[in-house]
Amino acid sequence: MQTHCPVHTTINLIDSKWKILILRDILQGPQRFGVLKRSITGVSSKMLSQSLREMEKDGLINRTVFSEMPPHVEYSLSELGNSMRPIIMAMESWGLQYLDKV
Amino acid sequence: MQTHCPVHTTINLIDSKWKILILRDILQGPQRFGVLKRSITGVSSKMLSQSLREMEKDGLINRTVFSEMPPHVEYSLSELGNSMRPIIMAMESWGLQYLDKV
DNA sequence: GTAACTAGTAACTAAAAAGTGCCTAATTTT
DNA sequence: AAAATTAGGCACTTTTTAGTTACTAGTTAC
Repeated sequence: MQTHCPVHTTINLIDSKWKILILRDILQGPQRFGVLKRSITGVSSKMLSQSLREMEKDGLINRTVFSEMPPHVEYSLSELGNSMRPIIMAMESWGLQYLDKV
Repeated sequence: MQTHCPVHTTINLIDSKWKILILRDILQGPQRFGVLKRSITGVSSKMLSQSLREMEKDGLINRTVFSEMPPHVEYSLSELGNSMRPIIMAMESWGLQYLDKV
């Protein structure tokens, strides 16, 4: 493996369980913080916001704030994030087959 | 997300950087411990053997011992492990495109 | 006679990741 | 007037993960 290994490059951006699950959810369309939190079993506010911030920094997602009270924030996929769709789909179809066998 | 989410199922089996890099290497053919260690920059013996043992337990790889001195052990993909090829390939091609842009 | 080779293991320590509880803001609902 | 609502931030503690060093075995090469 070298610094330029493409597989390594990819997993550096989605190296946590949470990020992949976030991606999976936002692939369905823009999602709000609270919705993500309820959807992703076991994630804490802290971990969710930390992951979201990193993914935003990495350019995978966009964060849109609606200046209202109570706050309203939406997370959507960037073009880059959307280009990861095949990875998540590959995981999904693998998982489906696997669950079928077990 | 539920217990049965296929994406979640999948990442539970390859939830670490090391495992994915191990998979990437063994997809090329059976590999010895020492070869993997030298190929995967930064991995320690401990982490490598730990990851390998887990992947073996999960049925992703096979471990073949040649009773010789010095020891000779080969790790190869099981059918299940091989079926993950599309996931790694998806990561690889994503990474290639990404590296191209950056 | 000792060093090198391979594929690890065990014990201990350090570092990173994650959990917990408490706090905020402006408006609506009870 | 108090409570709920939303999207987190902050400080502190626990848990998990990973690094470090030393050790093993049987044979060959020096």
